[in-house]
Amino acid sequence: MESLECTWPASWNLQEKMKEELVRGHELANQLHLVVRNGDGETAKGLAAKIVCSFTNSLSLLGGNHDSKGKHIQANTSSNTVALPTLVDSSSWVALEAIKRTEMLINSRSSSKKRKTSHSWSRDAPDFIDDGHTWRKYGQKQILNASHPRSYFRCSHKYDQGCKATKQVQKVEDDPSLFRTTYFGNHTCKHSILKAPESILDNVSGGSPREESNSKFMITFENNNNFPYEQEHPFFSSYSSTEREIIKSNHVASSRSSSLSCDYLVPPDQVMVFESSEPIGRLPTMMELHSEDMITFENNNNFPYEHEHPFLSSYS
DNA sequence: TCGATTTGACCGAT
DNA sequence: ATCGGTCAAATCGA
Repeated sequence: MESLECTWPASWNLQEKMKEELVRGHELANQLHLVVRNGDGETAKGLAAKIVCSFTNSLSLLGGNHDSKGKHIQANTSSNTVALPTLVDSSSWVALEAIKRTEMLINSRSSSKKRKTSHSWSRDAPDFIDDGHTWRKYGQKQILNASHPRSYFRCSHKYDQGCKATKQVQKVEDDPSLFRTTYFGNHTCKHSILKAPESILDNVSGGSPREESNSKFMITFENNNNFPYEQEHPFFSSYSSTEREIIKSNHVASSRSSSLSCDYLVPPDQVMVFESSEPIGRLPTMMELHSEDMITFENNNNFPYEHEHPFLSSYS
């Protein structure tokens, strides 16, 4: 059993530690991407463990569970599996999900029962956020073994601009107070890319208690993989006008970076998981989330991303 | 009147 | 054959 340790200099503050962790995770994810493409499963597993460690540490820092003296969280590896980090807290299940999905990535050539073929990402949230795009609901279905129906949305600019972004929203089985939004595809519609969600302005001008007490910091992921990214991330998709009416100003999301870098505006108390087999340049350009939100980015060549979100008129 | 939502039908993937 | 995703007609509401 190999033990991976992630440590920071004792003099580092929270921001520095988190930035280091996220940058390291970015680097490792890029390495993993290349390794997986070359079919080196064992190396990929080791990298996956390090990535999990890095992101788990980040989550710990975000969740305020970090050790202020710069202690570490361990991630263990075994010969055949990517072991769980030893961190046991509210975000540990997030790490679990990360591991499962990383393993899916490693075994990406194994059969996937799911039909979804495009990359996706998901998010759980207790209420709605304005992601800067407009959506049109086009269907709702009762899903087998699910207590709550799933709603289907497409970008409002599907026909006028050929935007293929879609999302699905469903109440979380274990916690019906949460909505899981899964985004599929990237937005190619033009105006929505630069559209600043109203809630940003609300938040900036209003100054919620959260923001007053916690200074935000930004992390920039430069794309160093020479992959061109022509499309924005699906995170910045928006709700329909109907949805906007119930959007709470607790959430902020906006986009402002170039196509080759991503900026993240991250309040210290939020919980996020980033997973991607592709370069981090595909991640959302900048975002700020509610502390109860969880975002999971999954890319995949053959498996889905899920993402969660709130709002269905039928759920109100 | 027109755009958005609802909902049953249809169709493709598994 | 079943399930999940999309279509499209009917309906709603501003």
